[in-house]
Amino acid sequence: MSNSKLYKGSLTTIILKLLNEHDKMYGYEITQKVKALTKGELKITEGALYPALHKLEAEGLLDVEVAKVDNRLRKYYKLTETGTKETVNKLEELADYIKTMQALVNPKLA
Amino acid sequence: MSNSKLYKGSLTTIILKLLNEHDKMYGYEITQKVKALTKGELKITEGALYPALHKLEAEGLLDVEVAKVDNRLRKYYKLTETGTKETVNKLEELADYIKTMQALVNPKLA
DNA sequence: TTCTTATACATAAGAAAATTATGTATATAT
DNA sequence: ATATATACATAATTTTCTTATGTATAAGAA
Repeated sequence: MSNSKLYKGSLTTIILKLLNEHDKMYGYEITQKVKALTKGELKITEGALYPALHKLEAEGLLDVEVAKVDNRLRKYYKLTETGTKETVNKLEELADYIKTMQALVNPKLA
Repeated sequence: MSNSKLYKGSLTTIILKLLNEHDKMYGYEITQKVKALTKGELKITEGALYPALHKLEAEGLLDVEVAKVDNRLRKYYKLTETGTKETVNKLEELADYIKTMQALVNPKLA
């Protein structure tokens, strides 16, 4: 996410959520999807994305499946069972964080 | 913020916003205020807070005033003019970020 | 046909911003 | 006396990015 605005710690949540909706995705696809969904506001950099995917895989939250399309490599990632559970947690954490920040930043509405 | 849930990058926004509301505050007071406002959800650690305050001061966003109360030192911080302007920016960024995350995580409502 | 852009992966160096672990010192409550 | 609260601070480490590279294929433009 080169474009500013990305608070550190949210990339993992974004990846998990997208995989929760799309069954399987490959890295480049994720970068394009995020760009499209945020109308270009958020650009995930490869330097952030690929290490994040590898880490999630190492932690057992994602499974990988390699495919060759048009003579080019693709690595499709999908959630494991553990990954699906963790997605729920991460989304709850994000919702809590947003609530908390609103309580701090806009206390009258809290 | 030891308690999880704090997304890196938001501490500065929290500090600026509190100082925008309370005119002047000292470090320990900020930690207690955040704890109270978030009902214990968010705990700002000293190791994060004090360096952040020093940085904001070095950048010219905060002014310091030392006081002695009950024979104990306090450093009161307040926003400079630049700091007040930057507070507006940071709050906008936060609002944008929340919108962006909701577009990603809850695309049907976006 | 050459050059750029898009697709698709990856890693290394460096920066930013925390956490965790200490350290000093005074005041208050048990 | 001892623990907890108040009040500051910094150092070492970790996490998570950005920026800069690197490899390789495909497609489109000049």
